[in-house]
Amino acid sequence: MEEKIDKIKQQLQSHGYKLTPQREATVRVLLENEEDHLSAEDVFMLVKDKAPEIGLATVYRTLELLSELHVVEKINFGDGVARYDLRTDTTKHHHHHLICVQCGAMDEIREDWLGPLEERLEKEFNFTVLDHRLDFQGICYRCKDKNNDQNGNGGKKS
Amino acid sequence: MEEKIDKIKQQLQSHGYKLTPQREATVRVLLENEEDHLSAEDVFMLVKDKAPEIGLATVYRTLELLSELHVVEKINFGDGVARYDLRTDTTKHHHHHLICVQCGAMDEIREDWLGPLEERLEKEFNFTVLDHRLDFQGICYRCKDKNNDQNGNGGKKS
DNA sequence: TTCGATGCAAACAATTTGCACCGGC
DNA sequence: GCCGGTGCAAATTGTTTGCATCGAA
Repeated sequence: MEEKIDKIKQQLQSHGYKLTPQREATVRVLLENEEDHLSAEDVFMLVKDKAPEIGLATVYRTLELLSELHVVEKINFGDGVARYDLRTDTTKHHHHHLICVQCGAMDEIREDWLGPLEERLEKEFNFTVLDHRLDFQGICYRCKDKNNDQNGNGGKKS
Repeated sequence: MEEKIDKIKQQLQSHGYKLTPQREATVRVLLENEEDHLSAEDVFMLVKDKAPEIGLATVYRTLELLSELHVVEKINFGDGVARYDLRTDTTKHHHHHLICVQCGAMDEIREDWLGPLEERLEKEFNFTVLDHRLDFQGICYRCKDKNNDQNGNGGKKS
């Protein structure tokens, strides 16, 4: 935890920024919720617990700054809210999302399935991949069960 | 063109909606710009040429409706604007995006590289894929050239 | 005392909604 | 006359910005 904060502190300082108490509180919230995809508003409310005087604008500014430094990744699931994920070495951005169009659940695949494709991009398109994003929309196993219960075929094609 | 409109008309009618002049004008704009990723505002301005009295809200409502019927695909590149792509049989949603973080250019790969992955999802996760989205962020060949001109190594790793 | 960083409120941009109205069934 | 569909304006939501102020170097 503390080492991670130190590392981020150094990243900030190497670009001429400081790790202010507000920024630290924000980073801590992100660290404590590495698994989640928090929106700025989410972060704001969590940060308020430990630093009640902080303003929403500061949270936005901090997240934007961290995003520029590639400390966090700003992602967007199309629901109109930007979400921010820490980019630690351990929690690589190498995971994909399964979004259920029926119940809205979001599962994750914590593996990177795109290695071969990225190599192909480099070779065929001379495009150097820094990041990627892969989401699937569809019907999750839970809803398929539910559908089967109700109509006996669960929306299967034939 | 006209057949495509007819088809969409039927999709609307089968769900109890009608193809009003405004909706038709909107659909025509989408058909005429199948290759682009138009924002609602873009569509609005183009529709205004053929139906000046139309309101922005109607365009939004129409796009939302078409999106629900899966006639168009609502996508989001993270720039804060939703974009809408027609989903005809020919222009399948089977393409991916290469977004350059340096110059902002967006290239497309007009192939589907995910077939095998989707099969795996069905088998391993019991998840039925209806749609997917794959974007890569990185450095495009143009910027790599430019970078090479300037510093002689173009950001290559070693 | 300088300058980055902050909090607050106002400004903004994209999108949605309330409501009166219009036109076909 | 009912009701879906529309235009307009107002409301909402997520985010950014202007500005006076604060605090460490």
